[in-house]
Amino acid sequence: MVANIQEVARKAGVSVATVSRVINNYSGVTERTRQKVEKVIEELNYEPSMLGRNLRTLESKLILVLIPSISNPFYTEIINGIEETAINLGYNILLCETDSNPEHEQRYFGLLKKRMADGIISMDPAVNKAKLAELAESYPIVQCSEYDEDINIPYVTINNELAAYQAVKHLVKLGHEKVALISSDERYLYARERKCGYERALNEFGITANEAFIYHTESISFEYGQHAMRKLLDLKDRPTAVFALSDILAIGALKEINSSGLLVPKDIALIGFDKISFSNMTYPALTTVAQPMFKMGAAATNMLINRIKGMRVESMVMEHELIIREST
Amino acid sequence: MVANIQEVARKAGVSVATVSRVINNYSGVTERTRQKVEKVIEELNYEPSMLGRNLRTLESKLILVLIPSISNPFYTEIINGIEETAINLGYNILLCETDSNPEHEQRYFGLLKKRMADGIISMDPAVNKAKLAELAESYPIVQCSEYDEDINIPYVTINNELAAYQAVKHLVKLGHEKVALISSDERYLYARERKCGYERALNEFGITANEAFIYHTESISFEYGQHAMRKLLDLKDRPTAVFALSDILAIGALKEINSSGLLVPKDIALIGFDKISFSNMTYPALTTVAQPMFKMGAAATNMLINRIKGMRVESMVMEHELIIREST
DNA sequence: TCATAGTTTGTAATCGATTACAGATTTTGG
DNA sequence: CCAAAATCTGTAATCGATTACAAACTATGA
Repeated sequence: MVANIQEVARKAGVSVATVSRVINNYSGVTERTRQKVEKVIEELNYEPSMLGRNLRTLESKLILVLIPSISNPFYTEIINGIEETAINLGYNILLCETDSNPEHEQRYFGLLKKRMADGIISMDPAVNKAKLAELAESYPIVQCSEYDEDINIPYVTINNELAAYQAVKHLVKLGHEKVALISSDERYLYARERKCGYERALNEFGITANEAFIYHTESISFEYGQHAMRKLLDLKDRPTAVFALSDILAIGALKEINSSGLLVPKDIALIGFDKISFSNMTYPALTTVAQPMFKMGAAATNMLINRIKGMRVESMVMEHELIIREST
Repeated sequence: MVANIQEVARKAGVSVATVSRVINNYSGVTERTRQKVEKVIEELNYEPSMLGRNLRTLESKLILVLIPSISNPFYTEIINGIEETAINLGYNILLCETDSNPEHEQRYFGLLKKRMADGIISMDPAVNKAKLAELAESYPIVQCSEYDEDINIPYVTINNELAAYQAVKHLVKLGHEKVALISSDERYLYARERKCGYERALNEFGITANEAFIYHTESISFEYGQHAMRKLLDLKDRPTAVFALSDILAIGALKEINSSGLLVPKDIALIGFDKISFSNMTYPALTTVAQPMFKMGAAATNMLINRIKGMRVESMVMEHELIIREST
């Protein structure tokens, strides 16, 4: 049914080696031969099989992208950057949702060992760092967004502490002294770093951080943002501004504020983090910290593919930006 | 570095055939031999290479998922369903964003011809139907959500006409007579079908559809929803209810309504379509038509894999549900 | 014209698995 | 105890490409 390289060679009256040379645009093939071969390729509708090529070259031209959940828009923006870059470099991406489940993670690590993929871009904060480090000794891996400096795997990230500092400073400069923090699990580095920035901004202006204003959610989903805000609103002395660790948490908080009849930013100012596309769709639109998600994805991909080719690569910290909109 | 089947065979003192039998859990291997082989596999940390296996079996165990954009949450929910099912059946998914760009599409079709993937789940409404039909003669393909009955490719979808009919009927029963429709490009089947349902509901209650109340957007993004709503609000005789063809358009409309100081549902009632997760996060939460996205993805995947295995499959129409929330 | 250098092409091994078939071994039953 | 049947294992071809090396061919210059 589908032609292979042998048939092309036979029909063109040349050897498979020559056909291969034509396919791969190698030099050292006369124009006459090249055209003869190309004509047959056209006639037979021949497309070289990746299966054969991949076995021979021992690569799969696939990269694994490990994310906790595809439903989180933060990751989808990064994936856009990854995909574009990967395609330009001749790779495709294999989508891997871990659900932060070690078994799923293990399964995807297996794909790498089974040569189904050439490398991993890890974006799962809940990844098993020890296993990842071990794997990184034999396979190309880079970390994107969430990372661990202790394990020797290159990463691309932003300066979370500084970004949080600037966000909270923005609130304080607007006159807010009672600034709450909706944080997530401090097991994650970004949560710890952003909290540091939050505290630094308050300290700098002589405001003592109020423990009651710091709320740790179990999960980073919308409902937990709502719930956290409910608790903060229930305080006798409630905050006048809220810095949420992610836009989704902020959107949950916003809904809760609206539901209780209060207005943003009049009664309570609100800042999110990430600049996911939905942060612009709420009413009022969220002030947020923009992460260069597309660029981060692109950079991580370039790094990974360079590693696959055997080069050394350097970790990088990218620029963020405070986007002031309607919620502050 | 990494062991292959030959090494395992040599070290275990058996032939590669036997090792292969053990790997694949074939019967007809004595317990003694099996254990001997498994011990060596363990020792060498051997993992069978998919590259070798795939070439031999002429399959890639990969399926292409064609979507216009990964940023659209409607697709991400479907992808969840696809991924879970695919994994359970031993497949992985290759993410393909077409951006509704024929060149990108063509590139992904190429992956199929080059045996990089075993089949396609097409979800892009803008796909080139003729090319898809041609491809479907030689390769397994199923359509999910958006489909074309004229081309002979199995699909999974919902009854769009009925769903729209029920949504609009719900508005009319609440007393609305001036119901607007924010539709998208009628080149897409779902847009035509949903418009039919809209008209049928109005007709049934003796309401003549007002042409001025039907707005066609160029794109289905948030901004176009805003823009459409602006136009509707600018009408001298403005609608009291709006049925938007998708949640994203509805969320755009909602923001525009809120921005102009009107209240939902008091001044204007609003219904979306899809039940994406964000439809619940707005204030007020959107009434919408739930598509069983996870199930649709799962069904499409089962169908595709059955086709890959050479079976015949039947198209299916799944159940939808009107979810009444705060916006009506 | 012919040796030599430079091009172009072909031969055959190779990547790592699966599998038809044959051969070896064990079991069964008379 | 031995032939036949059943079970287990091995040999070697195969999937479809790439590529080192050898061979054939062409061009060059004396």
